[in-house]
Amino acid sequence: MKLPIDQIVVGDCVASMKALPDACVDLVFADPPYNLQLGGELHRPDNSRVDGVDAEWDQIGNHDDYDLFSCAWMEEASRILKPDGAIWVIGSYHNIFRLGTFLQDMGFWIRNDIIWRKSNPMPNFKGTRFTNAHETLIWATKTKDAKPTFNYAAMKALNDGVQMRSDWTFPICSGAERLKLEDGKKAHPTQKPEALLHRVLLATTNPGDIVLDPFFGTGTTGAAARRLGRHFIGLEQDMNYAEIARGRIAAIEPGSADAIDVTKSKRAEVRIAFGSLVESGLVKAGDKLYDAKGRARATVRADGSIKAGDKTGSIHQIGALVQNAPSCNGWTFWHFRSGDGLAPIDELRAKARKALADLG
Amino acid sequence: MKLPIDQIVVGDCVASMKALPDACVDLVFADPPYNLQLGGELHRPDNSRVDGVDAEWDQIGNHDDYDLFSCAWMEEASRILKPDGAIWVIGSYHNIFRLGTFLQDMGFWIRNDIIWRKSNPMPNFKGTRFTNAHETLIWATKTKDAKPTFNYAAMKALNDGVQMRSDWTFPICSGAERLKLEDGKKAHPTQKPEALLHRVLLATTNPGDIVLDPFFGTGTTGAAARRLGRHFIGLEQDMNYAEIARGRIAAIEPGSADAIDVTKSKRAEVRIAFGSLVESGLVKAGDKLYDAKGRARATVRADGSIKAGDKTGSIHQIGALVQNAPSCNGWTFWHFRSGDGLAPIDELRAKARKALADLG
DNA sequence: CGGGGAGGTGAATCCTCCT
DNA sequence: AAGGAGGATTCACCTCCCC
Repeated sequence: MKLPIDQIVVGDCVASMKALPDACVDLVFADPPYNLQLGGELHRPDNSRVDGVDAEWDQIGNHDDYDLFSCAWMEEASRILKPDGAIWVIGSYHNIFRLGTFLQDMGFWIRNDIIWRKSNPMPNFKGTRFTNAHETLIWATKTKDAKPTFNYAAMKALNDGVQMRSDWTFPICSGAERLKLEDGKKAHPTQKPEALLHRVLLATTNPGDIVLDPFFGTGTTGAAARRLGRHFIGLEQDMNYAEIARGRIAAIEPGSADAIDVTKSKRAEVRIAFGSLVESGLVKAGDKLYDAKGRARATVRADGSIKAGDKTGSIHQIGALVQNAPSCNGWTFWHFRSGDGLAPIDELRAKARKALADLG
Repeated sequence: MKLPIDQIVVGDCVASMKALPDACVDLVFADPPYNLQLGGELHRPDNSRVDGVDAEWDQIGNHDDYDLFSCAWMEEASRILKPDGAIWVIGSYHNIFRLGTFLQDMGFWIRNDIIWRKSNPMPNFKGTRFTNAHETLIWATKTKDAKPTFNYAAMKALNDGVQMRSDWTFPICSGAERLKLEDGKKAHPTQKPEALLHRVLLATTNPGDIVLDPFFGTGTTGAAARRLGRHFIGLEQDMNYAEIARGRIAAIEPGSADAIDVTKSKRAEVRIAFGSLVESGLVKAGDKLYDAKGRARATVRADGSIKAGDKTGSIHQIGALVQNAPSCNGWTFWHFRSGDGLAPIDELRAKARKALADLG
């Protein structure tokens, strides 16, 4: 049988995989429905409505249905994978634990779990949880003894000469990269950034390898593959998505240098919260802070806010308040007792930064 | 039955939990064994060696013992948790997917998964994988409808005034914090940093709450709890670990009420009815209200309702109406004439609150 | 052409109390 | 238990328009 190389097969992904022979692909990258189970409408504080994922393909139902569906496509993915091939799956807390468990139960051997840290996630508008600022990927091989492709040196080079870690920081897909319909609406609710796929393919495939994506959507996997000189097989149920993906991929110059401008990941800024000094013990809850002349006095609280008189707030807010100034840099304004004198808390921040830099 | 508050119970954690009554703790923090499949030995939870494990080890997908053990302690943890209590579990890719799946299957509702990013992880020496630079925590409640403690404002304060995200950066436990034996060797192989527990407890418990840790080890949970004015119950099967934990915790000065006080959210404030402002004369019947730009206009009535056009209702209802919005916070939407400009009526509410506080 | 401000938006399990 | 009412709640981008 001739493989549908660099093509998109429209239809049910399990059925499409069944038509492929055993051990024919080098990598599977799967971004399956997350089965989010969202409630009603959600509004931002300014009353605008959040355009959530209400696509029919994400409404799978209870855990049992989701589990059956997951095991079905994963069994086929396993079959068509070469013995030393590898699989990637991506998900959120809604589904990733189940996917990881099934992979393990099916005999897959997890090499790493990878965290995609979003530099610009959607906030939690109601103040009820932590900002959901990441997604999780799993990289696994069919067996414990498999020898998958891993371009260690390329990853190290990509990371300024130090070993690539398991947490990757990328912005979500937006701006010019985000595919839009003619009416200006987003073409797909969950388009992944090409930079993410770039790193996945660069790390775990070689040029000429075949990558299968059973949930192809608008073709980010295909786009990254073409840019990097890999081959893809895309499976997609929705012919509209498939059509958009075809146009997108056709417009890409294979292996051209413009891949580079999507590769650059924004490095996390080293911002130190005053609260983290409390957590790390450099400052203790209950410690006193003073201005440079030892006058204005405030007390540190366990959450990194400080208290002066009956007012509480950040080091900057309270600093401004006690000076009756419009603003204040709390790091240089506030001092702590150090030996026989006072020293600005900025010295503690410098210490924390140094600890991070030395170790991390 | 009298709970072993601020004590360490030596023995099997499942047996110890069985001795506790239903719904008696506010939080469970669990750092269970990670089931590291390093090819050596497998021990049952009671530390007896599993016979024939070497042979079974190569049979892929045999997680039965770990699964049985996990479900056993999680069932008990669920039973002793109060209805609105919460559970945290921490793990790595070796075990966290299974723990998450079991939690979901038992009806727990995941609120967040949290990534602990290690600023100084151990590198991967062989260059065969990405540096394993994180661990995963899951925060869940017994049911979907539970109302767990979440100190949103304190977390925001701790993060310099922006919403706390789901990825937390801390160094691994080392230096002076790392407990050592007399021979200089580390006392426990997987001692967690106290900063991690500080954030967990500050976020999801209140002072005086009871936190149970079924895998107490050398007592990081107890140490953080004591510092923050929370109570702990520690379960630990190794009496040597328990002894080290006792000494460690006894040396800690409990946090003062002032120091453990944190920024509270507005929801915790006393409720003031708009009508009470009319009663107290802060607003008079017949007064005009405006939006921030001085446009939408309403008239205050004697019962605290307001009238815009021919519609009457609460400040919130009419605010939503004139904006054609699904909801509205009338306190911040409506303004009154103050001097030569406009000021939100929330200022009047603050005045009324202050008067209440001064009196009582 | 630059800067500033307004407006839009993203895989989201997103309120709480009282009757 | 369900419904109604009070009222709390956002970060890091992006584009577009105006001056």
